[in-house]
Amino acid sequence: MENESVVLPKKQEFSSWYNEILWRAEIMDVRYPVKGLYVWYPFGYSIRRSVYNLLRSLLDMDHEETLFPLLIPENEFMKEAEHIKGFEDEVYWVTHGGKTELEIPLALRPTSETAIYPMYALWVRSHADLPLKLYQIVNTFRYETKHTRPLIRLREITSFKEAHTVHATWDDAAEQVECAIILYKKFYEDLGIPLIISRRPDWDKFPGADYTIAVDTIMPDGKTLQIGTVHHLGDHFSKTFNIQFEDEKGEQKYAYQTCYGISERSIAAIISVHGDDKGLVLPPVCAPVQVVIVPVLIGKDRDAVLEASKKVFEELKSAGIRVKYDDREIRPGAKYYYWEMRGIPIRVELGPKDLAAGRVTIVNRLGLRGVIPLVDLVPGLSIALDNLSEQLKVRASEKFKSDIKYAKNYDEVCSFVETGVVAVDWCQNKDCADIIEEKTGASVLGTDVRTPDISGSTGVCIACGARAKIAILARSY
RNA sequence: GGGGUAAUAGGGUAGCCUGGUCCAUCCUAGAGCGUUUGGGACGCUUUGACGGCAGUUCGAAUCUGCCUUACCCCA
Repeated sequence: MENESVVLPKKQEFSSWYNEILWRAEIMDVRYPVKGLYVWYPFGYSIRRSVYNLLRSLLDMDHEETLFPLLIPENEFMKEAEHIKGFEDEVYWVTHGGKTELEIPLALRPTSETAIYPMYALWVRSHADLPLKLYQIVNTFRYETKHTRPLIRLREITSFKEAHTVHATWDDAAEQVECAIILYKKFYEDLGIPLIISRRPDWDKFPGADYTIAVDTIMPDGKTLQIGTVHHLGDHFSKTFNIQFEDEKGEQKYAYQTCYGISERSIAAIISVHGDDKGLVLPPVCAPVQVVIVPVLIGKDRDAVLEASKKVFEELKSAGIRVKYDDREIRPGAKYYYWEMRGIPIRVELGPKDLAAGRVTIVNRLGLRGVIPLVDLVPGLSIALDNLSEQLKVRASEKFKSDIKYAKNYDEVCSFVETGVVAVDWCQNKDCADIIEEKTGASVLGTDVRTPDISGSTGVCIACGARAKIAILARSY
C-alpha cells in the first residue's frame, strides 16, 4: 500500500498540487521570510538554466545581450505619463543611502524601458545604427498587493528576459513584433507548450504601447497564464527620451520601438502543462538531467553491474547527453520515485539480467518501457528522447484543444468558462466587454486570435448584436 | 479596497478559554549502528518548535498591544 504522506495531491486539485510539487521536486523554497520572494533550489535553478539557455540561443541569432542597472532615477522613471500610471502603485523606492536621504529617489526597475532608453538616446545616431536589438535577463521588482504565487505572481521576478529594439519606421517595428512572436512560438514549441496568441484589448495593453500581442497557455484548472508579451511602442518613448536618428536625407527623425518579455512564468507553464500525479515531467530539451542510470545491485554480480553502469555513464556523457549516475545506497525503487518526482525524461536500469543479455532497460517518464542493446546505446537513447518530446507535445496539444470551446450564447459562455477557455463573438466595444465580463466572471484575453482553430463563429456580438470578431474569454492568473 | 480567521519542529495537529512537571503527538527529514536491495525496506539510538517586537507577571506557547505572514469571504 502506498503511504498517503508520500503521494502528491492529484493534479485535479491544481493549487495544492502546484505548491506541493515545488518543494517535493526541489524547484523553489517558499519559506523565505519576505512575502512574494522565493528561493530557487539548486535543482530548480538548473531547470531555469537550461530553459534560459534555450531562450538565449534563440535570441542570440538576431540580438545582442546586455545588462543595465537595477536602479532608475525618479526623474527618468517619471517621464512617460502612461507608463508611470501603469506602474506607480507597484514600484519599490530606494530613498536612502545609509542614513542620508537621497536627493533623487531611485526606483527598483519594474521593467527597464526607463533605464534603457536614456542610453538609447545616446547610442542611436544615424539610420546605420538601426535596427538596434538588445536584450537582458534580469530581476525586476513589483510590489504586488494580491495573492503572490511562486513563479507566477512575484514581488521579485528573478528571470525577466526583456528585449528592446529600435527601428526607423513604424512598419519596421511592426515587423519586429512579428519576428518576436515567431521567436516565442519557436521557444514554446520546443518546450511542448501550446499557445493562444492574441492581441490584448486596448485597456489591457502595456502602459505606453501602441498595441500588445500576448501569448498565453492554459493551466490544468482551465485558467490562462500569460507567458510572454510583445509590445509595439510606436514613437511614444522615443519622443519622451529623445531617441532620434539622421535618415538618408540628413533629417532628424524619431525612432520607433518594440519591447518583448518572457519571465519564469515559462517555467511555471512547463511544470503545470506537463506535470502529472507522479510529479514533474520535463521535456528533454530543458531537463537538467535527461537520462538517469540506476544500477540494480543484488547478489554477487554487484561489481560487474557497477562497472558496466559506469561504462554506460561515460559513454552517454561523452555523447553529449546530460546524464546522471545514481549510485546512492538506497533501494532502486526509491530512486525510481525520486527521479520521477523530478521529471527526468528517461531512466536506464542496469541489473544482472540486463548485463547477461547485453542490454539496458529503459523507462521514459510517461511509463513507456523498452530495452536497448549495449552496442546501440547512444542512438537508441537519442531516439527515445526524441520520441518522448513528441509524445509530450501531442499530449499537451490534445488537452489544450479540448480546453477551448466556442460559445454562441451566454449560457454556454458561463458554463464553458468554469472549466476552460471560451471563444465568443465580440464587437470590440468596451461597454460590451464590461457586460460580458460582468455576466461571466471571466475577462477578455484578446482578439485577432492566431493559434487555435475556432469554428462556428456567427460574426455577431454576443452582447449587442453588432458585427463582431472572435475574442478569447478566460479566467486568468 | 473592506471584513474575518489563524500562526506551535521540515509538514500536519493537541495544549491556550482557566498562566506553573510541557520531556505532547503523527508523518517526513537529518545523524549513527545493524539487517536489507529488479518499484518507496525495517529495527534501535538520536537531533528538532511555541511567527517577530514590546507589555502584564515571581513565572507566558497560554493574557494584552503592535508588526509581519498566511488563508477565507465580500467589492
